[in-house]
Amino acid sequence: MTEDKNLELAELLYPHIKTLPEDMERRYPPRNLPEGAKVTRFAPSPTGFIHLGNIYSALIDERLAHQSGGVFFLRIEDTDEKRAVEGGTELIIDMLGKYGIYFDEGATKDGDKGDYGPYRQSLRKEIYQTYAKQLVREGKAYPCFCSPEELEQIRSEQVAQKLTPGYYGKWAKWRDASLDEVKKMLDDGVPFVLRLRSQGTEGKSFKFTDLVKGEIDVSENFIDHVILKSNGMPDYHFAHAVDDHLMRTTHVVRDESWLPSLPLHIELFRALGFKMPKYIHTAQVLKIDEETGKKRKLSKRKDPEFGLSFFYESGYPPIVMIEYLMTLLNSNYEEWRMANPDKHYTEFPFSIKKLSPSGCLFDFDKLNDIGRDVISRMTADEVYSQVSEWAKEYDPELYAEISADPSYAKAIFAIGRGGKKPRKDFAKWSDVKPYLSFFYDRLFKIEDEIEPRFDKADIRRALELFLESYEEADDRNAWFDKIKAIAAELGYAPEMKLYKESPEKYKGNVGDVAMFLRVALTGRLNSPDLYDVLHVLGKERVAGRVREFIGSLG
RNA sequence: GGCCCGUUGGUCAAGUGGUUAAGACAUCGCCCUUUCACGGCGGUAACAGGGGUUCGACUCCCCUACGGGUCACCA
Repeated sequence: MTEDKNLELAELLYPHIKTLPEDMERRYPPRNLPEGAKVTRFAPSPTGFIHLGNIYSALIDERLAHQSGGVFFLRIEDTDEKRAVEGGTELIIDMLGKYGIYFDEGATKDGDKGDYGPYRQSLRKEIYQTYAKQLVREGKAYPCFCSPEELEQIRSEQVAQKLTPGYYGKWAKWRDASLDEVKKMLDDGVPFVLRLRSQGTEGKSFKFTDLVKGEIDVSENFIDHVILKSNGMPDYHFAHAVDDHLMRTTHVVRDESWLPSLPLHIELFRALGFKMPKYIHTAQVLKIDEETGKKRKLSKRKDPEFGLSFFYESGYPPIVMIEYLMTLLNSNYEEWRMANPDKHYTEFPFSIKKLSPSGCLFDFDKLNDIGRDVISRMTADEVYSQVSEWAKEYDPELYAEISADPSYAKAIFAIGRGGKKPRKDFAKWSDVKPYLSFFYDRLFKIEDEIEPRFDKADIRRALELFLESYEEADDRNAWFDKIKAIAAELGYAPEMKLYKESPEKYKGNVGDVAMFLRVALTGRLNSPDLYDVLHVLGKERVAGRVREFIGSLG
């Protein structure tokens, strides 16, 4: 009786669906993968925007799949046309590609790749409806014709009565509607959503094991959630169950804000007769909200500065972001990194067990430290090519200067690089310009002043003597001996030791003389090693700047 | 508010019943040094609170507090 009713209802609702679940099972058979291989996915909406939290979980997905010889695919969750952004999918693929995250299958810039597609949910309508129709046949789902106003009405009554809001029990007016009632609405062309006929009980709970949270308490779902929207498209929950089953996902990685809907997902998988994947609900990356002073999860709308593209534009090399995220993901990563400074992060034995169940605050200090460290290990050539790639897009002035004479630029980047204890001047590419601007005449300017306590005549004399004695061929020691000699001639201590013993005997020390020269050449009180600077600048430029500085002394 | 998750120094965090409670970043001091950066050495700094269980709790249980998340035809 009721079975007949359900069969008729299913035909009434989805007459155009001729396929059955078994057709889908045949079309998407279990994957032929070695034991232990994990299948994971990254499943964004095509908004074109990826923030730190997204790549945080994408990295986990990627590592789990590729470390186990499995499959990592990209699925586009575009069931809500309102969220879609023109070219959003391409933007996401490009951005992830910049960070070295690649997919084995899924949506690509020219169509889909792989045997389990389509990988864009908007193209999977028939698949969802096949399962939805089956659920109706089995009496596990039913149409609901309530208008948004009616639902709002129900909701406010529930709130007034301090009841759990939602479509369930006596509030679920279409749950037990007769076939005739449904037919009437259908004939009148009233739009409907499909709802799950929940079997759960409010207040009941059970244990569930999440791979990072461990054993957690889950309340039974008892709400007749929407599974197919009035446009016939599934919502997230239904699509998740159908897609991850058919695409044979073994591990679902998502942030913990999904935990509250886990009960629904569990009921959905049971109703559909699917085996549950393993779940990895990750803690969130948080920030301190400027207004409240409290921690909160990153928000796409409020925190554009945590968008991946923002970090990219700021010049953080993608690998630096990855390195930082790895330290957050697996706490033993830093130790491993110190022991294996030259290995690629993919060689690190990534472990689910090491994922922390608690949220973490994003730390720019730490990011910058990692940035300095990573960049300090690059060769001058690598630095040059990465800086120019970045500057080409985000700092045309810098790009123009360095690309005009690559070997000059590389000589600059070579200063203090390559040894056991390399300089760490840059955490990100936007730090480069302020550091090297003085090497370029167009960017050079006197930024710092020599303290007025020094006699201008001394400064002039020191620089004149330098000009007379400077030989580019001198080695480091010979060069500095000459600076010492100049110091002595002016009545400045030629050795720091002498000066410290009796500062009253001298007008200053050799360091001060070097400082005069430093300001003349770099315009600053601080700079990289002067001998190196001199040689990069070249004799001509050195002489020119020193003369000009002498002139400016008046 | 209901439900769920979390809580070791300023930050990220080791720890899995007996530790002087690691390490990294930040911070402070000293050293190296012609400036800066690097590097070296050292310091300050933590188990949210209260009950149990136990010979013994950071570790196990309960309660409280605090923090976070979530309650859509959005994902």
